Amino acid sequence: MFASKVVKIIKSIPRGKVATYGQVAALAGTPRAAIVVGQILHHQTEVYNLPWQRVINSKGMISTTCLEHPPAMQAGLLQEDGVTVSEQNGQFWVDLKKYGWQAGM
DNA sequence: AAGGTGACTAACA
DNA sequence: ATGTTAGCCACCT
Repeated sequence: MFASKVVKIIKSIPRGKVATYGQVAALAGTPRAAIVVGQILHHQTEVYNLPWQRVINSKGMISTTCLEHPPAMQAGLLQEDGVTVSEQNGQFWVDLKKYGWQAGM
């Protein structure tokens, strides 16, 4: 099941690293289902206790629109993980070139 | 049960 | 360069 793969992949993200939705979706077998990754995170993060904060969009910016999972909380969790999160125009930004997670490396 | 939305990405105009 | 459309799968109405 796609969701199960996504969950496993998310749990495979090492601390101090971040991955993009498209990257996780690609590893799950469906590169175009990036949005589905977000959906799964949104619903399953509380069930599987997933590090949802380590998953961001291609621009390395936090795109959470959920009031229950505010960007500020995600940024805090990322910094707790050792990831430097910058704040730009009210939006949090992470350097993917620096903290981008390379699976299988 | 079927249709629409959504924490996305990328290509086309 | 920016704006819109299309594709994906799970959850909600």
